[in-house]
Amino acid sequence: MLEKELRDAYHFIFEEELLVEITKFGTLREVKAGETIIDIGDYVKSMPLLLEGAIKILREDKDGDELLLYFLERGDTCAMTLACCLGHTKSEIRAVAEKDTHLVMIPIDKMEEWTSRFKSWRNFVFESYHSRLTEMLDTIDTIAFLNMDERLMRYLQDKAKINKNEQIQVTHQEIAYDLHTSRVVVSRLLKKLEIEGKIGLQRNSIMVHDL
Amino acid sequence: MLEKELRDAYHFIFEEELLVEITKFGTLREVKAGETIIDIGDYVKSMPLLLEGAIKILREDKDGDELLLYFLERGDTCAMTLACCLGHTKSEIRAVAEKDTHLVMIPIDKMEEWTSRFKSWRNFVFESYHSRLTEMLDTIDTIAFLNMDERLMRYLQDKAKINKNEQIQVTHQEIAYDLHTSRVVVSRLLKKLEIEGKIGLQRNSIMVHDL
DNA sequence: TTTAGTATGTGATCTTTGTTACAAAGCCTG
DNA sequence: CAGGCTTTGTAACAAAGATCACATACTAAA
Repeated sequence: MLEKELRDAYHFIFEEELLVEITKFGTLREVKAGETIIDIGDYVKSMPLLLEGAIKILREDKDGDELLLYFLERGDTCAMTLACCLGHTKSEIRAVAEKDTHLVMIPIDKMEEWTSRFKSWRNFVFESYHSRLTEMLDTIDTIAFLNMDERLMRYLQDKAKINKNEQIQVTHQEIAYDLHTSRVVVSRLLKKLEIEGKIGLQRNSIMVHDL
Repeated sequence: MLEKELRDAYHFIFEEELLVEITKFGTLREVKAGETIIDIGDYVKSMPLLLEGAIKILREDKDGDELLLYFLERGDTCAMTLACCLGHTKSEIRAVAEKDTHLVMIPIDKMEEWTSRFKSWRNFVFESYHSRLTEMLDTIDTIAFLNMDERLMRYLQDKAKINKNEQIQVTHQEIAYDLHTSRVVVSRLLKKLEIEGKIGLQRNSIMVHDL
Protein backbone atom coordinates (compact mmCIF):
# COMPACT_ATOMS: atom_id res chain seq x y z
CA MET A 1 0.00 0.00 0.00
CA LEU A 2 2.79 2.43 0.88
CA GLU A 3 4.52 1.43 -2.34
CA LYS A 4 1.48 1.95 -4.55
CA GLU A 5 0.63 5.36 -3.09
CA LEU A 6 4.25 6.39 -3.18
CA ARG A 7 4.52 5.54 -6.86
CA ASP A 8 1.23 7.30 -7.60
CA ALA A 9 2.38 10.49 -5.99
CA TYR A 10 6.10 10.55 -6.74
CA HIS A 11 7.03 8.40 -9.75
CA PHE A 12 7.27 11.47 -11.97
CA ILE A 13 9.82 13.02 -9.68
CA PHE A 14 12.04 10.31 -8.23
CA GLU A 15 14.17 7.76 -10.03
CA GLU A 16 13.44 4.06 -9.52
CA GLU A 17 16.37 3.50 -7.17
CA LEU A 18 15.23 6.26 -4.86
CA LEU A 19 11.65 5.00 -4.81
CA VAL A 20 13.00 1.62 -3.71
CA GLU A 21 15.03 3.27 -0.96
CA ILE A 22 12.02 5.21 0.28
CA THR A 23 9.91 2.06 0.40
CA LYS A 24 12.70 0.36 2.31
CA PHE A 25 13.47 3.01 4.93
CA GLY A 26 10.30 5.08 5.08
CA THR A 27 7.39 4.16 7.34
CA LEU A 28 3.74 4.76 6.57
CA ARG A 29 1.85 7.01 8.96
CA GLU A 30 -1.92 7.43 8.78
CA VAL A 31 -3.59 10.37 10.50
CA LYS A 32 -7.27 11.20 10.88
CA ALA A 33 -8.64 14.63 9.96
CA GLY A 34 -8.09 17.07 12.79
CA GLU A 35 -5.13 15.24 14.32
CA THR A 36 -1.97 17.23 14.98
CA ILE A 37 0.98 15.83 13.06
CA ILE A 38 3.69 18.16 14.31
CA ASP A 39 3.39 20.82 16.99
CA ILE A 40 5.33 23.98 17.75
CA GLY A 41 8.41 23.15 19.75
CA ASP A 42 8.50 19.49 18.68
CA TYR A 43 11.88 18.08 17.83
CA VAL A 44 11.49 16.57 14.43
CA LYS A 45 13.26 13.27 13.94
CA SER A 46 11.84 12.40 10.57
CA MET A 47 10.54 14.15 7.53
CA PRO A 48 7.07 13.58 6.09
CA LEU A 49 6.18 13.12 2.42
CA LEU A 50 2.49 13.57 1.70
CA LEU A 51 0.97 10.59 -0.12
CA GLU A 52 -2.72 11.29 0.18
CA GLY A 53 -4.92 13.84 1.93
CA ALA A 54 -4.17 17.42 2.98
CA ILE A 55 -2.46 19.20 5.85
CA LYS A 56 -2.83 22.73 7.12
CA ILE A 57 0.17 24.58 8.46
CA LEU A 58 -0.42 27.03 11.29
CA ARG A 59 1.57 29.65 13.12
CA GLU A 60 0.86 30.60 16.73
CA ASP A 61 1.90 33.63 18.78
CA LYS A 62 2.70 33.80 22.51
CA ASP A 63 -0.96 34.40 23.44
CA GLY A 64 -1.99 31.22 21.64
CA ASP A 65 -3.52 33.09 18.72
CA GLU A 66 -3.36 31.06 15.52
CA LEU A 67 -2.91 31.95 11.88
CA LEU A 68 -3.21 29.65 8.89
CA LEU A 69 -0.12 29.79 6.70
CA TYR A 70 -0.98 27.41 3.85
CA PHE A 71 -2.19 23.97 2.89
CA LEU A 72 -0.08 21.03 1.73
CA GLU A 73 -1.36 18.40 -0.68
CA ARG A 74 -0.24 15.16 -2.33
CA GLY A 75 3.34 15.34 -3.53
CA ASP A 76 4.21 18.10 -1.09
CA THR A 77 6.49 18.01 1.87
CA CYS A 78 6.69 20.45 4.71
CA ALA A 79 9.71 22.61 3.99
CA MET A 80 9.51 24.05 7.47
CA THR A 81 9.93 20.61 8.92
CA LEU A 82 12.63 19.89 6.42
CA ALA A 83 14.43 23.02 7.50
CA CYS A 84 14.08 21.91 11.11
CA CYS A 85 15.45 18.47 10.31
CA LEU A 86 18.47 19.83 8.52
CA GLY A 87 19.03 22.52 11.11
CA HIS A 88 18.31 20.19 14.03
CA THR A 89 15.99 22.79 15.54
CA LYS A 90 12.49 22.70 17.00
CA SER A 91 9.44 23.09 14.81
CA GLU A 92 8.28 26.69 14.34
CA ILE A 93 4.85 25.66 13.11
CA ARG A 94 1.95 23.32 13.76
CA ALA A 95 0.78 20.83 11.15
CA VAL A 96 -2.80 19.56 11.43
CA ALA A 97 -4.45 17.02 9.13
CA GLU A 98 -7.13 18.79 7.12
CA LYS A 99 -8.47 15.47 5.81
CA ASP A 100 -7.55 11.87 6.59
CA THR A 101 -4.03 11.65 5.27
CA HIS A 102 -1.23 9.21 4.55
CA LEU A 103 2.42 10.15 4.99
CA VAL A 104 5.76 8.41 4.54
CA MET A 105 8.15 9.33 7.29
CA ILE A 106 11.79 9.51 6.21
CA PRO A 107 14.49 9.24 8.88
CA ILE A 108 16.79 12.26 8.95
CA ASP A 109 20.02 10.37 8.32
CA LYS A 110 18.59 8.85 5.12
CA MET A 111 17.55 12.30 4.00
CA GLU A 112 21.08 13.56 4.33
CA GLU A 113 22.51 10.53 2.61
CA TRP A 114 20.11 10.90 -0.32
CA THR A 115 21.00 14.57 -0.67
CA SER A 116 24.47 13.56 -1.82
CA ARG A 117 23.41 10.40 -3.67
CA PHE A 118 20.34 11.42 -5.69
CA LYS A 119 20.08 14.45 -7.91
CA SER A 120 16.29 14.05 -8.04
CA TRP A 121 16.18 14.20 -4.25
CA ARG A 122 18.25 17.38 -4.15
CA ASN A 123 15.97 18.94 -6.73
CA PHE A 124 12.93 17.87 -4.77
CA VAL A 125 14.30 19.49 -1.63
CA PHE A 126 15.16 22.72 -3.44
CA GLU A 127 11.83 22.69 -5.18
CA SER A 128 10.06 22.26 -1.84
CA TYR A 129 11.88 25.20 -0.34
CA HIS A 130 11.02 27.21 -3.39
CA SER A 131 7.30 26.45 -3.26
CA ARG A 132 7.14 27.09 0.43
CA LEU A 133 8.86 30.45 0.09
CA THR A 134 6.38 31.31 -2.64
CA GLU A 135 3.44 30.24 -0.48
CA MET A 136 4.79 32.34 2.37
CA LEU A 137 4.99 35.37 0.09
CA ASP A 138 1.42 34.72 -0.87
CA THR A 139 0.43 34.53 2.78
CA ILE A 140 2.19 37.82 3.45
CA ASP A 141 0.45 39.47 0.50
CA THR A 142 -2.85 38.26 1.80
CA ILE A 143 -2.49 39.49 5.35
CA ALA A 144 -0.65 42.70 4.47
CA PHE A 145 -2.59 43.91 1.45
CA LEU A 146 -6.09 42.46 1.67
CA ASN A 147 -9.13 43.29 3.78
CA MET A 148 -10.83 40.64 5.80
CA ASP A 149 -13.62 40.04 3.28
CA GLU A 150 -11.10 39.31 0.52
CA ARG A 151 -9.04 37.11 2.81
CA LEU A 152 -12.19 35.24 3.73
CA MET A 153 -13.10 34.71 0.08
CA ARG A 154 -9.62 33.33 -0.67
CA TYR A 155 -9.79 31.08 2.32
CA LEU A 156 -13.09 29.63 1.14
CA GLN A 157 -11.71 29.09 -2.34
CA ASP A 158 -8.65 27.28 -0.99
CA LYS A 159 -10.80 25.12 1.23
CA ALA A 160 -13.14 24.32 -1.64
CA LYS A 161 -10.24 23.30 -3.87
CA ILE A 162 -8.82 20.97 -1.26
CA ASN A 163 -12.18 19.32 -0.71
CA LYS A 164 -12.62 19.01 -4.46
CA ASN A 165 -16.07 20.62 -4.40
CA GLU A 166 -17.81 23.79 -3.33
CA GLN A 167 -19.35 22.40 -0.17
CA ILE A 168 -17.11 23.12 2.80
CA GLN A 169 -17.62 21.60 6.23
CA VAL A 170 -16.54 24.28 8.69
CA THR A 171 -17.91 26.50 11.44
CA HIS A 172 -17.54 30.26 11.60
CA GLN A 173 -15.46 29.85 14.73
CA GLU A 174 -12.93 27.61 12.96
CA ILE A 175 -12.59 30.13 10.15
CA ALA A 176 -12.05 32.85 12.73
CA TYR A 177 -9.17 30.88 14.25
CA ASP A 178 -7.53 30.26 10.87
CA LEU A 179 -7.78 33.92 9.83
CA HIS A 180 -6.89 35.23 13.27
CA THR A 181 -10.03 37.29 13.72
CA SER A 182 -13.22 36.92 15.73
CA ARG A 183 -16.25 34.76 15.08
CA VAL A 184 -18.50 37.81 14.97
CA VAL A 185 -16.47 39.35 12.17
CA VAL A 186 -16.55 36.11 10.19
CA SER A 187 -20.31 35.72 10.60
CA ARG A 188 -20.86 39.31 9.51
CA LEU A 189 -18.73 39.02 6.40
CA LEU A 190 -20.11 35.61 5.47
CA LYS A 191 -23.62 37.02 5.64
CA LYS A 192 -22.54 39.86 3.38
CA LEU A 193 -21.06 37.39 0.89
CA GLU A 194 -24.30 35.39 1.01
CA ILE A 195 -26.38 38.49 0.28
CA GLU A 196 -24.06 39.23 -2.65
CA GLY A 197 -24.87 35.73 -3.92
CA LYS A 198 -21.29 34.51 -3.72
CA ILE A 199 -21.89 31.78 -1.16
CA GLY A 200 -24.68 29.85 0.51
CA LEU A 201 -24.75 29.32 4.28
CA GLN A 202 -25.94 26.30 6.23
CA ARG A 203 -25.18 25.18 9.72
CA ASN A 204 -21.67 23.70 9.77
CA SER A 205 -21.15 24.13 6.07
CA ILE A 206 -20.72 26.69 3.34
CA MET A 207 -21.43 26.39 -0.37
CA VAL A 208 -19.08 28.42 -2.55
CA HIS A 209 -20.76 29.60 -5.77
CA ASP A 210 -18.48 31.62 -8.03
CA LEU A 211 -14.88 30.59 -7.70
CA MET B 1 39.81 43.30 -2.82
CA LEU B 2 37.09 40.83 -3.75
CA GLU B 3 39.30 38.08 -2.38
CA LYS B 4 39.97 39.81 0.94
CA GLU B 5 36.32 40.67 1.58
CA LEU B 6 35.25 37.23 0.47
CA ARG B 7 37.58 35.59 2.94
CA ASP B 8 36.56 37.96 5.70
CA ALA B 9 32.90 37.13 5.25
CA TYR B 10 32.97 33.48 4.23
CA HIS B 11 36.16 31.71 5.32
CA PHE B 12 34.36 30.12 8.27
CA ILE B 13 31.83 28.54 5.97
CA PHE B 14 33.49 27.56 2.71
CA GLU B 15 36.46 25.29 2.13
CA GLU B 16 39.58 26.70 0.49
CA GLU B 17 38.89 25.12 -2.89
CA LEU B 18 35.44 26.70 -3.06
CA LEU B 19 36.78 30.13 -2.06
CA VAL B 20 39.22 29.89 -4.95
CA GLU B 21 36.42 28.95 -7.34
CA ILE B 22 34.31 31.88 -6.18
CA THR B 23 37.20 34.29 -6.69
CA LYS B 24 37.70 32.84 -10.16
CA PHE B 25 34.13 32.85 -11.44
CA GLY B 26 32.39 35.45 -9.31
CA THR B 27 32.39 39.12 -10.20
CA LEU B 28 32.40 41.99 -7.74
CA ARG B 29 29.46 44.35 -7.85
CA GLU B 30 29.37 47.59 -5.89
CA VAL B 31 26.07 49.39 -5.30
CA LYS B 32 25.36 52.70 -3.64
CA ALA B 33 22.79 53.05 -0.88
CA GLY B 34 19.32 53.39 -2.34
CA GLU B 35 20.11 51.64 -5.62
CA THR B 36 17.85 48.80 -6.71
CA ILE B 37 19.79 45.56 -7.07
CA ILE B 38 17.01 43.28 -8.27
CA ASP B 39 13.46 44.28 -9.15
CA ILE B 40 10.18 42.40 -9.25
CA GLY B 41 9.86 40.61 -12.57
CA ASP B 42 13.59 40.61 -13.30
CA TYR B 43 15.06 37.45 -14.72
CA VAL B 44 17.94 36.58 -12.48
CA LYS B 45 21.00 35.27 -14.21
CA SER B 46 23.34 35.26 -11.28
CA MET B 47 23.19 34.91 -7.56
CA PRO B 48 24.53 37.52 -5.13
CA LEU B 49 26.61 36.84 -2.01
CA LEU B 50 26.76 39.78 0.35
CA LEU B 51 30.32 40.83 1.24
CA GLU B 52 29.77 44.18 2.90
CA GLY B 53 26.83 46.47 3.55
CA ALA B 54 23.13 45.72 3.87
CA ILE B 55 20.16 45.13 1.60
CA LYS B 56 16.47 45.46 2.23
CA ILE B 57 14.05 43.04 0.62
CA LEU B 58 10.63 44.40 -0.33
CA ARG B 59 7.37 42.97 -1.58
CA GLU B 60 4.96 44.98 -3.72
CA ASP B 61 1.28 44.47 -4.52
CA LYS B 62 -0.57 45.29 -7.75
CA ASP B 63 -1.30 48.86 -6.62
CA GLY B 64 2.40 49.51 -6.09
CA ASP B 65 2.11 49.37 -2.31
CA GLU B 66 5.33 48.20 -0.71
CA LEU B 67 6.12 46.14 2.36
CA LEU B 68 9.52 45.52 3.91
CA LEU B 69 10.18 41.80 4.34
CA TYR B 70 13.60 41.73 5.97
CA PHE B 71 17.18 42.94 5.83
CA LEU B 72 20.21 41.01 4.60
CA GLU B 73 23.70 41.53 5.98
CA ARG B 74 27.24 40.33 5.46
CA GLY B 75 27.42 36.59 4.91
CA ASP B 76 23.81 36.41 3.73
CA THR B 77 22.46 35.60 0.36
CA CYS B 78 19.01 36.25 -0.98
CA ALA B 79 17.22 32.92 -0.82
CA MET B 80 14.41 34.34 -2.91
CA THR B 81 16.84 35.08 -5.69
CA LEU B 82 18.43 31.73 -5.17
CA ALA B 83 15.04 30.10 -5.55
CA CYS B 84 14.46 32.08 -8.71
CA CYS B 85 17.81 31.03 -10.14
CA LEU B 86 17.21 27.38 -9.47
CA GLY B 87 13.62 27.55 -10.62
CA HIS B 88 14.46 29.76 -13.60
CA THR B 89 11.60 32.09 -12.71
CA LYS B 90 11.25 35.86 -12.36
CA SER B 91 12.04 37.62 -9.12
CA GLU B 92 9.11 37.92 -6.74
CA ILE B 93 10.76 40.63 -4.69
CA ARG B 94 12.73 43.87 -4.91
CA ALA B 95 16.17 44.19 -3.35
CA VAL B 96 17.39 47.71 -2.54
CA ALA B 97 20.77 48.60 -1.05
CA GLU B 98 20.24 49.90 2.47
CA LYS B 99 23.86 51.05 2.71
CA ASP B 100 26.68 51.09 0.17
CA THR B 101 27.25 47.40 -0.42
CA HIS B 102 29.60 44.95 -2.09
CA LEU B 103 28.36 41.72 -3.66
CA VAL B 104 29.92 38.80 -5.49
CA MET B 105 27.73 37.68 -8.32
CA ILE B 106 27.85 33.94 -9.00
CA PRO B 107 26.76 32.67 -12.43
CA ILE B 108 23.88 30.18 -12.23
CA ASP B 109 25.69 27.31 -13.92
CA LYS B 110 28.52 27.49 -11.40
CA MET B 111 25.99 27.45 -8.60
CA GLU B 112 24.52 24.23 -9.89
CA GLU B 113 27.92 22.68 -10.41
CA TRP B 114 29.02 23.55 -6.87
CA THR B 115 25.85 22.05 -5.46
CA SER B 116 27.07 18.61 -6.48
CA ARG B 117 30.78 19.27 -5.88
CA PHE B 118 30.93 21.02 -2.50
CA LYS B 119 29.21 19.87 0.64
CA SER B 120 29.83 23.28 2.24
CA TRP B 121 28.03 24.95 -0.65
CA ARG B 122 25.03 22.65 -0.30
CA ASN B 123 24.91 23.39 3.42
CA PHE B 124 25.15 27.09 2.73
CA VAL B 125 22.26 26.93 0.32
CA PHE B 126 20.13 24.92 2.73
CA GLU B 127 21.09 27.19 5.57
CA SER B 128 20.10 30.22 3.52
CA TYR B 129 16.71 28.78 2.73
CA HIS B 130 16.30 27.98 6.37
CA SER B 131 17.14 31.49 7.60
CA ARG B 132 14.94 33.08 4.99
CA LEU B 133 11.99 30.89 5.93
CA THR B 134 12.58 31.84 9.54
CA GLU B 135 12.74 35.53 8.67
CA MET B 136 9.52 35.21 6.70
CA LEU B 137 7.83 33.62 9.69
CA ASP B 138 9.03 36.53 11.75
CA THR B 139 7.65 38.96 9.22
CA ILE B 140 4.31 37.17 9.28
CA ASP B 141 4.22 37.24 13.07
CA THR B 142 4.92 40.94 12.99
CA ILE B 143 2.23 41.93 10.54
CA ALA B 144 -0.34 39.44 11.78
CA PHE B 145 0.03 39.72 15.54
CA LEU B 146 1.42 43.18 16.28
CA ASN B 147 -0.08 46.65 16.26
CA MET B 148 1.51 49.44 14.30
CA ASP B 149 3.31 50.98 17.29
CA GLU B 150 5.04 47.68 18.08
CA ARG B 151 5.89 47.11 14.43
CA LEU B 152 7.34 50.59 14.28
CA MET B 153 9.49 49.97 17.35
CA ARG B 154 10.83 46.73 15.84
CA TYR B 155 11.53 48.47 12.59
CA LEU B 156 13.56 51.14 14.35
CA GLN B 157 15.49 48.53 16.30
CA ASP B 158 16.34 46.61 13.11
CA LYS B 159 17.42 49.79 11.38
CA ALA B 160 19.54 50.82 14.34
CA LYS B 161 21.26 47.44 14.41
CA ILE B 162 22.09 47.60 10.74
CA ASN B 163 23.56 51.06 11.07
CA LYS B 164 25.54 49.93 14.11
CA ASN B 165 24.29 52.83 16.22
CA GLU B 166 21.08 54.37 17.47
CA GLN B 167 21.00 57.26 15.02
CA ILE B 168 18.87 56.39 12.00
CA GLN B 169 18.75 58.50 8.85
CA VAL B 170 15.19 58.14 7.57
CA THR B 171 12.06 60.20 6.94
CA HIS B 172 8.59 59.40 8.25
CA GLN B 173 7.44 58.88 4.68
CA GLU B 174 10.07 56.22 4.03
CA ILE B 175 9.07 54.37 7.17
CA ALA B 176 5.45 54.56 6.07
CA TYR B 177 6.36 52.89 2.76
CA ASP B 178 8.32 50.13 4.46
CA LEU B 179 5.56 49.38 6.96
CA HIS B 180 2.81 49.82 4.39
CA THR B 181 0.94 52.50 6.27
CA SER B 182 0.55 56.27 5.93
CA ARG B 183 2.96 59.03 6.85
CA VAL B 184 0.40 60.56 9.20
CA VAL B 185 0.15 57.35 11.21
CA VAL B 186 3.94 57.06 11.43
CA SER B 187 4.37 60.67 12.57
CA ARG B 188 1.71 60.26 15.22
CA LEU B 189 3.17 57.03 16.61
CA LEU B 190 6.73 58.37 16.51
CA LYS B 191 5.61 61.37 18.50
CA LYS B 192 4.01 59.02 21.02
CA LEU B 193 7.26 57.03 21.31
CA GLU B 194 9.17 60.27 21.78
CA ILE B 195 6.86 61.36 24.59
CA GLU B 196 7.35 57.95 26.20
CA GLY B 197 11.09 58.69 26.08
CA LYS B 198 11.89 55.74 23.82
CA ILE B 199 13.22 57.75 20.90
CA GLY B 200 14.35 61.24 19.98
CA LEU B 201 13.14 62.95 16.79
CA GLN B 202 15.04 65.27 14.48
CA ARG B 203 14.42 66.20 10.89
CA ASN B 204 15.52 63.29 8.69
CA SER B 205 16.76 61.23 11.59
CA ILE B 206 15.67 59.33 14.66
CA MET B 207 17.63 58.47 17.77
CA VAL B 208 16.65 55.15 19.35
CA HIS B 209 17.15 55.14 23.13
CA ASP B 210 16.21 51.87 24.77
CA LEU B 211 16.74 48.91 22.52
C1' DT C 1 17.21 86.73 2.44
C1' DT C 2 13.44 85.42 -0.05
C1' DT C 3 11.28 81.53 -2.05
C1' DA C 4 10.12 76.97 -3.22
C1' DG C 5 10.32 72.47 -1.87
C1' DT C 6 10.53 68.94 1.64
C1' DA C 7 9.46 67.23 6.25
C1' DT C 8 6.79 67.21 10.34
C1' DG C 9 2.69 68.08 13.72
C1' DT C 10 -2.03 67.67 14.56
C1' DG C 11 -7.24 68.06 14.39
C1' DA C 12 -11.39 66.03 12.37
C1' DT C 13 -13.68 62.45 10.36
C1' DC C 14 -14.49 57.82 8.15
C1' DT C 15 -13.79 52.84 7.61
C1' DT C 16 -12.54 48.53 9.15
C1' DT C 17 -12.10 45.45 12.59
C1' DG C 18 -12.57 43.92 17.45
C1' DT C 19 -15.53 43.31 21.63
C1' DT C 20 -19.53 42.55 24.37
C1' DA C 21 -23.93 41.05 24.85
C1' DC C 22 -27.83 38.62 23.87
C1' DA C 23 -31.38 36.26 20.98
C1' DA C 24 -32.71 32.64 18.13
C1' DA C 25 -32.19 28.50 15.61
C1' DG C 26 -30.51 23.74 15.02
C1' DC C 27 -29.28 19.41 17.02
C1' DC C 28 -28.62 15.68 20.25
C1' DT C 29 -29.84 12.93 24.14
C1' DG C 30 -32.51 11.26 27.72
C1' DC D 1 -40.59 16.60 23.44
C1' DA D 2 -37.80 18.96 27.01
C1' DG D 3 -33.57 20.65 28.29
C1' DG D 4 -28.91 21.64 27.21
C1' DC D 5 -25.28 22.40 24.04
C1' DT D 6 -23.54 24.31 19.73
C1' DT D 7 -23.90 27.41 16.09
C1' DT D 8 -25.36 31.51 13.93
C1' DG D 9 -27.39 36.44 13.61
C1' DT D 10 -27.11 41.04 14.90
C1' DA D 11 -27.06 45.42 17.53
C1' DA D 12 -24.24 48.61 20.00
C1' DC D 13 -20.08 50.35 21.02
C1' DA D 14 -14.79 50.73 21.18
C1' DA D 15 -10.31 50.95 19.05
C1' DA D 16 -6.95 51.09 15.40
C1' DG D 17 -5.77 52.86 11.38
C1' DA D 18 -6.66 55.56 6.92
C1' DT D 19 -7.65 59.88 4.83
C1' DC D 20 -8.12 64.79 4.30
C1' DA D 21 -6.86 69.24 5.46
C1' DC D 22 -3.91 72.58 6.85
C1' DA D 23 -0.26 74.78 9.74
C1' DT D 24 4.38 75.08 10.77
C1' DA D 25 9.28 74.29 10.46
C1' DC D 26 13.46 73.34 8.23
C1' DT D 27 16.68 73.53 4.10
C1' DA D 28 18.73 74.58 -0.07
C1' DA D 29 19.02 77.29 -4.09
C1' DA D 30 18.33 81.67 -6.46
